[in-house]
Amino acid sequence: MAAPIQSAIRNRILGALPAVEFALVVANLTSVDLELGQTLHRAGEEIAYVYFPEIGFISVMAVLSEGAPLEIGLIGGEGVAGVSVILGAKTSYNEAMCQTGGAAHRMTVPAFLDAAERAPRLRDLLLKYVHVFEIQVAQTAACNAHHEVSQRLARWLLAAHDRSGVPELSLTQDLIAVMLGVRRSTVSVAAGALQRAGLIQYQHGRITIEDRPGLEAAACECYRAVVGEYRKLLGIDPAVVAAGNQAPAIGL
Amino acid sequence: MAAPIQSAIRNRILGALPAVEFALVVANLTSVDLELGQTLHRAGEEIAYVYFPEIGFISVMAVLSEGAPLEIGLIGGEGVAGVSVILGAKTSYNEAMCQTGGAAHRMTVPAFLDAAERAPRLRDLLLKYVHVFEIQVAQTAACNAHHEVSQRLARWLLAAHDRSGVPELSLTQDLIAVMLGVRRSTVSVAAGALQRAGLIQYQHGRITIEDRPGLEAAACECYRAVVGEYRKLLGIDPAVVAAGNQAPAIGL
DNA sequence: CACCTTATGTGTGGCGTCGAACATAACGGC
DNA sequence: GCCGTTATGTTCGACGCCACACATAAGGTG
Repeated sequence: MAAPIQSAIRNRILGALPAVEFALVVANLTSVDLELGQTLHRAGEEIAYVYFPEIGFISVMAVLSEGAPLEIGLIGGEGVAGVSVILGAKTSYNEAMCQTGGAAHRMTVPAFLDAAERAPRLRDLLLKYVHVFEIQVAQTAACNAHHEVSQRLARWLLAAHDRSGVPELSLTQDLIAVMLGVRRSTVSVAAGALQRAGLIQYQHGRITIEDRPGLEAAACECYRAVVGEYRKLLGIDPAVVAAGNQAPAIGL
Repeated sequence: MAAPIQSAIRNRILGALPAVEFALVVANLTSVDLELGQTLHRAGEEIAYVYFPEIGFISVMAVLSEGAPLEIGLIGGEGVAGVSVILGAKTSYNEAMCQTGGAAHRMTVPAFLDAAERAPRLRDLLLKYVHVFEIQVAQTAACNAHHEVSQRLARWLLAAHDRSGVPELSLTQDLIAVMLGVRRSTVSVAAGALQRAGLIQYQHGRITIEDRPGLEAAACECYRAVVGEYRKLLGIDPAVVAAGNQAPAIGL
C-alpha cells in the first residue's frame, strides 16, 4: 500500500492542496475499492471514515419511513463523503452509498479532523464543499417540487456522467427510478423519449450519452445552476476531464 | 440603542453562549425590525449582514427561472440567517425573506466572522447549525418528492408555529401556496380539510392551531424528524417556549 | 353603512405520475 | 444454443395536482 503521489490523485479536493498540506494528509489515506451497492455510512449511524472518491460516484440518500430512500445529492471526484463531521456531526443523517463500482481514498474521522485543523487550505476547501453540496441539495428540493421526471432524469444522467468519468454508465432504469423517487415505468417512458430523440442509448443496464448538448437542453436549469456554483465557489468542475472524455459544454 | 443583556435575548444561539463570548458578540449586534416581505439577502447577491431572529421567522427560498420561488427551509429564534458566510460564502445562493413581522439582532459579516474566530463555542454552535439546517433542506427535498400537499401543509404550519412563538399566525393561503410551491386552490382544499377536522382555524389571513397533537398526526414524518435533529445535534428546540405558549408534544 | 379590497371556497377539464400487470428483449451460465 | 434471469417496453384505470375561472365571505375605509 504505497502512499499515492499527488499528481496521480484524481480527487480534485486532494489535488488542489498545496504540497505541504497534501504531505500532511497522505500518510493517513488508505485506498479502497467501492463496490456497487456498498454503503459508506448509514442513516443515524456513526461516521467512521471520510471518503475522497477517485472513480465512480456516491449517492446521498434520504431515508423515509415508508418507501425506498431517494437521492438528494451526488458526490464524485469533486467532493468528499462524510464531510459533515467537520461541522461537528458524529453520525450521518442521510445514507451514503455507491451506485457504481469505483475507488476512493479514505481517512478515519480523527485523522481527518486533525488534518483539517492543521491544514488551512484543506479546511477552507472542505467548508466550501459543504456549502456547494448544500446548494445541490437545495436545488434538488426545488427540482423535486417543480420539474417533470423527464427533465430530472436528464439532469441526473448528466450529473452522474460528469462524475463517472467514463462514456458508458452501468445503471438500470430500476436503480434510476429509486434515485429519482419515481416508478420504474415512468423512467422507462422518459428514457424512451430521450432515446428516440437520439440523446442517449440504453442497452440492458448500460447507458451512453449520444448527444450531450441535446441532453443538457432536455434537462432542467438545475443541472446548469449547480455546475455553475461548483465552479464559482470551489473552482472545481464536477465533470472529470480525463483523456478521451471531452469537457461538457456548459458555459454560455 | 442600549446593548441588550443576555437574559433578555430570545435567540437561542445567542442565549446559549457563555457570558464571555456573549460579551464579545453583543457590542456588534444591532436590533432591527423585520417587516413582512422584507428580503434579508437576495439570490446571487452579497451577504451584508447575519441575522439572529428574535421574533418571527425567515423563509429561505430557492429561486427558479420560471415560476415563483419556493421555500426550502425555515429559520426562527433557534437559528441564524446568512450563516453560510462562515463556510466562506460571499454571496447567497438562495433568498432569505421575512414572511411575518418580527425582529432580529444583526451583525455585519466582518464582525460576525471575527466573533466566530474568537469565540469557540459560538463557532461550534454555528457549524452545528449549518449541519441541522442542511438536514432540514434534505428532508424537504425528500418531502417534496414523496408527500402529499395536506401533509406538507401540516408540517409547514407546525414548523412556522414553532418559530413564531405566538398562537395566531398571520399567513394567507396565497403565501403558503408559494412556500409549498403549489396552487392556492390546492392549499384551500387541504386547509379546509384540516379545518373541518378541527385541527386548525382559518380566519381571513389569520390562522390558529386548535389541536396540535392532531396536526402533528396529520403531518408527515418530516416535521418530527427535523425537530428531533435540532434537539439532538444543537440541543435547541425550534419551538419557542414562551410564557403562555405550551411546548409542542413531539417527544414520544 | 356601502363599497372596495383581500381572502377563501368551489368547480371543471386536463395532464403527469402512480400502481400494477403483462409482454418482450437482451444477457449469461451451462 | 438453450434457458433462466435480468432489464426494458407498454398498457390501463385511478388519483393528485394543475390551470383557470368564478362565487362567496370577511375585513378595512370613507
